[in-house]
Amino acid sequence: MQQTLIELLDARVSAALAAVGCEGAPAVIAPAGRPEFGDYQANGVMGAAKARKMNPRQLASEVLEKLDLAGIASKVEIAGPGFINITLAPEFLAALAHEAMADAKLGVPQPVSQRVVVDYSSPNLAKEMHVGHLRSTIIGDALARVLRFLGHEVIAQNHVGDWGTQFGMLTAYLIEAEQGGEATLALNDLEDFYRRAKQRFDADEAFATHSREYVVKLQGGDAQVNALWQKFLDVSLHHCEAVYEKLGVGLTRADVRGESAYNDDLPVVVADLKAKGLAVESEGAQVVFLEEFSNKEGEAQAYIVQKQDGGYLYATTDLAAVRYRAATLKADRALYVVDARQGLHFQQMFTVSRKAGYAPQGMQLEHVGFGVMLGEDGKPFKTRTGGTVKLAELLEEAEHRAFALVSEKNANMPESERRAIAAAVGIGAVKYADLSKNRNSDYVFSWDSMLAFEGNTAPYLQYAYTRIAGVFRRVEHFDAAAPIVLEEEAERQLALALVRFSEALHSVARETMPHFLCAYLYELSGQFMRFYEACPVLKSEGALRDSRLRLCRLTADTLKTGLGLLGIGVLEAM
RNA sequence: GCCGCCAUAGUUCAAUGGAUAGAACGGCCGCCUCCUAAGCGGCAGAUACAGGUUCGAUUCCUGUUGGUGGUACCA
Repeated sequence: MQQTLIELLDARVSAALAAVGCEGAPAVIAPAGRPEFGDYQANGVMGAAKARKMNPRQLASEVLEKLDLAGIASKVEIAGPGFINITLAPEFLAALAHEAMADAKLGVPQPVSQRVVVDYSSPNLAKEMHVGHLRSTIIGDALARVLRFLGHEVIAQNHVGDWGTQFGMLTAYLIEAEQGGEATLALNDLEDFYRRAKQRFDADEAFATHSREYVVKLQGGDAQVNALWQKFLDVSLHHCEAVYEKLGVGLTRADVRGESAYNDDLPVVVADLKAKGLAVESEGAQVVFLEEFSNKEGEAQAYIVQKQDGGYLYATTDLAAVRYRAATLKADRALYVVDARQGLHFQQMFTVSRKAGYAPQGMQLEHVGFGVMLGEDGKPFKTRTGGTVKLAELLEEAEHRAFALVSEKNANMPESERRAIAAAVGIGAVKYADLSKNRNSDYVFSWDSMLAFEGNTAPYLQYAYTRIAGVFRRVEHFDAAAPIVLEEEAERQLALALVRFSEALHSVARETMPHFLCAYLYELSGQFMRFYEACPVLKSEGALRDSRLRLCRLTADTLKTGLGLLGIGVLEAM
């Protein structure tokens, strides 16, 4: 299939609209709101009729006469004020399912390929990763996977915080720890390391002076301090990689391009902005005034690119980065998976990038923002004692809880197997709980609802997969090329859900909304569960059995692929 | 102050301007001699408030209330 079902129906209805004198009128195809309205509905007739002062039901019947859905729909009817309800023919759905099974991409059409930079995770290397890094990391990872699946060339950019005055303090403390012979031990817990360094900094004036000197030496390229800094970064990145490994996130060292990578470019950017008349001096700082962000009095908002003391800010670094992504990486599209609170910064940065010509007109710049994680009290998620929750500890807790539940349900299963299931289920539950929500809103993190492992959770989807795996364990032979026959309503609904995979993926890529894929997979799993209850597979016979087994096969493949795109694993048993 | 975002069942979340606002959890009632009940079916339950635009508004506009975030030298 070269297009999604919606695209196909849109083309057909648009053609019919054009045939009755409504050229250019949008067909407005949407999945039907209710089962009795069929599978898809075309809502465009009402608007077209209104614009032409026509009777909408009359126009709908004219459109219907011209509408060619031969071989596609089994029923097309006008309803309500002028809706066109379309029910797809079982044979058509069966054919699409058949095609999907023969295709490595499960029948998902590949759009025109773009080169897409996805900036995500980007932790500060001065400290250990905490829960605040979870959303960027997994949302970005899911988007990167979906874009790659659709044939885009994704360049992941882990824009880590590896620069700034705090690294003077950390390297100074590292050399002390090394002299004390306990550097390895001290670096075991980065959070603690930072705390102790900060305590030294605050309590000991000599150490503070020493730290400041190190900042200067670091910036000046001093070999010894640079080596210490590199060592610290290396340790910190190892901590990150352990978390990525546990999370099943594909980021590697090759994707790391930290803030420090742009150091040399910062004065160049500022000079360029000045030369272009964009940056001007104000109160000793270099500032770009943006009339796009002015208040009612017409006063332009300031966007500072260089401080009074000559230092640079993240605004400058981000401008250098966007220049790099456009000019060197030649990206068609750049996604910034960063906290929604930085929305204003990105809007300003994008505006300056356009004005300065750093990002060409054709390059899409998108801030993929997301809300904060809240505790069950509605306040930012913290430990009982008010500290930040380390990501590594959160994930351990998830596995721990999952292991207890797995053990409860499968007392006789070998421990190693229970551990493997607990890892997939626990981590999957954490990721799914996050990814399944609209990223724009804040969300409440709740162990209880996340690890109840029932309802709309990752384990529900994983369980649907294991049920299918269980069926195939009992199958000795079946005709993998047998025709798919959709007679029962549950079979038809399952097939419909299966062929909608492409719509879900295209929506995710277009809107950068992973929760669309979660909603899709939950719907698919639900349809499968209903099919499983209503249509015996192994107890049926002959062609019917083969057909049902093929539906099972495609469902399993789609679930595995879809969950894989969310970075969630499936299990043969659980 | 100014600018932005948010407000949907008891709770946690959905809903490209479309029909009777969907789920999940919790509550109540059913379904395992039958492919794993981490499942399936049923019942009750919601758009903060007031206007406006529209054939049609949870969605767009205005105002109100209540949250929350950003906002000249952190990121």
